[in-house]
Amino acid sequence: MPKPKVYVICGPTASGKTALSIELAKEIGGEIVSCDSMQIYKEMDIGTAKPTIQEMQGIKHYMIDIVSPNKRYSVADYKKQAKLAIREIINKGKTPILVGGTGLYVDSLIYEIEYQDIEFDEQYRNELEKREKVEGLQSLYEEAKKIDPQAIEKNKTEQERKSREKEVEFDYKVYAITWDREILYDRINRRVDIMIQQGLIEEVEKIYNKYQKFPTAMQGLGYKEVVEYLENKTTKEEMIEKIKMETRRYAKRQLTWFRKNKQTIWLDGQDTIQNNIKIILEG
RNA sequence: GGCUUGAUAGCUCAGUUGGUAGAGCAGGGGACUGAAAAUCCCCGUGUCAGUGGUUCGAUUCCACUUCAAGCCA
Repeated sequence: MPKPKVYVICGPTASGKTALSIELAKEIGGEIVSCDSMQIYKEMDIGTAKPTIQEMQGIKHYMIDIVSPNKRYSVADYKKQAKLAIREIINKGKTPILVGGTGLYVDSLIYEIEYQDIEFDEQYRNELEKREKVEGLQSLYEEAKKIDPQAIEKNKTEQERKSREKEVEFDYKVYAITWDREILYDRINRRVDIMIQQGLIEEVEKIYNKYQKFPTAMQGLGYKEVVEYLENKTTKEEMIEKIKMETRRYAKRQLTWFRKNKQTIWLDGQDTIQNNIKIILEG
């Protein structure tokens, strides 16, 4: 029996993934699984460019608004949960469309990377980090060796090889959207201006006042910069320029990531959505 | 109109006692396995404003021109 097909649409921020994926979903009767480390968070809507209800046009989206901004969330959590979503869609007889710009999250699925089922112990981790500063890494290494000599002998390469041993469950068809760099950067700049108009500052202010801790959420582009502004560390103009610049750099890093994946088929963002859908369905 | 100072990388500026130049930022490339929108690594040739002059050799010295900033009329 052939493996169920899963379409993957990735690409840098502001490349038009949302619009393309929703049109594709409408065309083939698909449902969307988000692959974005920040859209995971509730209440972070404007800054993450989360699709609105209207934009979704009735297409069901998974892996959006999963946890509160004060919660910790990782690739391992993502992979586990996203996979359940994909299976659910297939069981309904629909086609899953994986959409997003977080390369690490995409890879966790398309390479079927296995993460061991372990609990995150924040206290223990903090304690070890403190000891590392005082005693140095070598001392901790020696101690780990005593606790489990076999585990410590396994090197990283071997662990990574082992984590990829499992057969990939689905037939992933990977597409990535790209643009002329200049046009992409222009789209990013304009989108940041729109986010500010839509109330990004107010959004961040609200979250900032509501929670005390942000293990990962406040790493989000736009969020940490607005926090600096709210703490009077920069002017509004400086903050906006910084968000634009950091977002451009992020887009560059995303392109680097997607380029190394040999199975990726590139789509031209300047082409029409209909044309790109045609390319996807013919491929 | 006169005087002064400046004109060097996309931007801000160093510098060359005369042998064609280098920092920061921007930008580019890469890495990435439990915080990933994070984190980390690598990459600097440009009519040294233009035209002449002096010189073996000028981006550097001199003259003029253009432009900019400031001051005096």
